[in-house]
Amino acid sequence: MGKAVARPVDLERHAARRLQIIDAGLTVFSERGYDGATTARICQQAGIGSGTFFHYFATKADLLVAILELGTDEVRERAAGLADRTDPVGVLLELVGSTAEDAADPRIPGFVRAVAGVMDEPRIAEALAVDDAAQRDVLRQWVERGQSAGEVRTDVPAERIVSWLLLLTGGFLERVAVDERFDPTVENGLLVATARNLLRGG
Amino acid sequence: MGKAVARPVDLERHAARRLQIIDAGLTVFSERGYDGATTARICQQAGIGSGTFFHYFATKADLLVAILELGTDEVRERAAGLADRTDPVGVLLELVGSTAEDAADPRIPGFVRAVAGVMDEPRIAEALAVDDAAQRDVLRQWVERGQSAGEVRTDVPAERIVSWLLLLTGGFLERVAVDERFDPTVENGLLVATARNLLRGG
DNA sequence: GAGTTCTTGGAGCGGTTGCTCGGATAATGG
DNA sequence: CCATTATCCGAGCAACCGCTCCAAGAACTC
Repeated sequence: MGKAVARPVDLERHAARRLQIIDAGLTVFSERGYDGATTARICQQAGIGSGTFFHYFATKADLLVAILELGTDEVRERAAGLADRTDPVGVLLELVGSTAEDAADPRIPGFVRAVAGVMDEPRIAEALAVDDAAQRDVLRQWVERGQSAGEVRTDVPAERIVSWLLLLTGGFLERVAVDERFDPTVENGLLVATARNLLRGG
Repeated sequence: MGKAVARPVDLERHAARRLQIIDAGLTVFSERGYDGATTARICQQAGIGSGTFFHYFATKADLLVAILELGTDEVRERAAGLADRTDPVGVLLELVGSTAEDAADPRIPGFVRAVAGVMDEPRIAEALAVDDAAQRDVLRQWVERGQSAGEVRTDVPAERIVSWLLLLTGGFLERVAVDERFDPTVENGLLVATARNLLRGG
């Protein structure tokens, strides 16, 4: 039945090439937008031929989905690392502040801006929705703990507070992408302060 | 020299058709994104042939620029209507609040999201920059007056406060576009309250 | 009505793009 | 060393899209 496998798949090699292409995709998407990022240019950036590209990703949309999923994984890992903390507000401010750190890599804000307007594939919309849900899950958990501990306002339901935290981080990333003089490392302080005011209320 | 004009241009008719196409463009751009909005579909939405489209706009990019310029005009008109007010903070909060009202038309947040990632034409980038500058001009003027009157914090320069007001409105529009449960009319209050906290400082 | 210009539609062209395909090469097992 | 399969490339294909072009009709002046 099973034929002899003359050359098995080297999983490490495979994953490395994948990451190489993902990195190139992140770069080109962020500076040209989704449609502006032609597969030819992505291949050029990655230093590969188009045949190789489609050997690793069946579709250009698949590459984008893979990038988004990588980001979602990162969110979950970050959440796991904070699991045993006992200061809800501190955790929330740390999570919010980490957005500002992400924005230090200029590709990140550019990428989210470029990807925001992609409506082509429903699979992309779903990946975006999953990422949003992952962030919401993490934040809601800590907001609710904060409310139980009396550290976070209770006149606004947790879900809405979560939306507002995402509003702040989303607006922050947009500003970094659009306005060159908006320095994320400088504005980090105001971001955390605004979030603290939001959580406290009044 | 001048030949007899057998049929003069009906400016009213021309402007009306223009607006009709602009309206269709706004709709299709907002639901499909810039590249996803094919000229064929815009024509279909407007109920015209492609020949007619390019009779009014030399280029698809020109249509987008026209829409953006219309928005910029609106910003300036709104600013002119508030010129003789004497309460800077009240004016600023009203300007911020008007964003929430704009978001009531679901095409507006969809449009800004769709257009955010367009890097093709430098003319589009310029139109976006002009719009941003127009908003900044209006806001900065009132922020500075508020600072002089002691109603607005002075520990952060006016330019940065303006950036943060735009961060709030930008994030607000993004949330409306992304999250169906984020109701702009409900969240209007928190938007104004957050802006007030930001202006007051502490 | 004649003459002229404005207006409109849609077939189709040129260029671009995502993706396919077949062959060449490299790597591994026997 | 041979067989086999993964890996890689890039020429080229099919589809699509922005835009052109031209002909037909409408609207206006004289």
